[in-house]
Amino acid sequence: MEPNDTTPTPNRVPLDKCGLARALALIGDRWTLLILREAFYGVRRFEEMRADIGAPRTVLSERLASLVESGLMEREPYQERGQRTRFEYRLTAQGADLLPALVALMQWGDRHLGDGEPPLDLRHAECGASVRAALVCEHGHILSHPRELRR
Amino acid sequence: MEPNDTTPTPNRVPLDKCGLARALALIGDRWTLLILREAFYGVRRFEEMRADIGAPRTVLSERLASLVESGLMEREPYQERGQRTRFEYRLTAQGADLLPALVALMQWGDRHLGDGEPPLDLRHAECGASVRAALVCEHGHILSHPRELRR
DNA sequence: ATCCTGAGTCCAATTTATGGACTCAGGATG
DNA sequence: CATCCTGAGTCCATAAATTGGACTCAGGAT
Repeated sequence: MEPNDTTPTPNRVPLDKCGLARALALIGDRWTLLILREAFYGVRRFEEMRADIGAPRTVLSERLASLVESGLMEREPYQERGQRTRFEYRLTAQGADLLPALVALMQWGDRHLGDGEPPLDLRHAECGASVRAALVCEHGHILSHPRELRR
Repeated sequence: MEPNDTTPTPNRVPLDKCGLARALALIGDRWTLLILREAFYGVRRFEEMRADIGAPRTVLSERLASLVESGLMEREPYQERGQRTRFEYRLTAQGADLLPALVALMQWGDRHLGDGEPPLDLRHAECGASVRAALVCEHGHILSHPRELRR
């Protein structure tokens, strides 16, 4: 958005109907998206997540439970040889559907807060081209500026 | 992600290099993205934001200051007739660049936590087609599943 | 019987959030 | 001039969340 354009009065969505507000109620804290990052990396174990992101156990435990409760992750038993049954956490389809949001935030951070090359260069498995989160319309146009958005 | 696919060991980005972690340090709390939502709506005034999102004044004040400090928003003087000079807040280009992330979260919330129609149907100003946040590769393919992502 | 390990819980100290009362500046009003 | 009004805050006490460290617990291995 240009610093000086006069934005018309918009039709704002009240918070109790707003998808963003609802999403933030579930994942809008300092740890949950990092936990989901781990899940997208394929990390499923409590201790491994904890080692990666450094969240206090209490917080990790509480967040995983609430992610399970709200249907973004599933808690599944697993057993390694010589070990008793334990539990691991996996994304559900609903959780996996957050990937574009997560990538969008990550790439924003890489662009604006990074030093040098982005540490993760995502690519399309089928054609090898690099991938970014973007706004696209049904006709396949990519919007490169908020101004191109209506309503 | 399928519940049962075996994900290979991924190359994880350490938190201190991770764009997501850095982004969350700035905007990863329960209010900041709502404040940015207001900014995208075109709302610039403290009291108007407060009325919309219901944040305590203390929090709104502190968050706006930190958004300004980190370069996502600018604090600009303005004057209405018959009123003294006051200040308003606007997105910088850096802040505006968060739009895809914000839309991605909002649409996820609308899809998975909404009741009925999404309250906000964004459209491409030029062609009128509806717009969504997605992962796209340089060749213009839209990724519809995390599996299509490599690295 | 004891050790080990992943996955937690418990707890006290600190930090952050909340909402209501209060402040402050300066133009308008009388 | 004295007072009112308004947007944009600050102050404060209470409540909630976060932190890191110590502790627990289950069950297979030794």
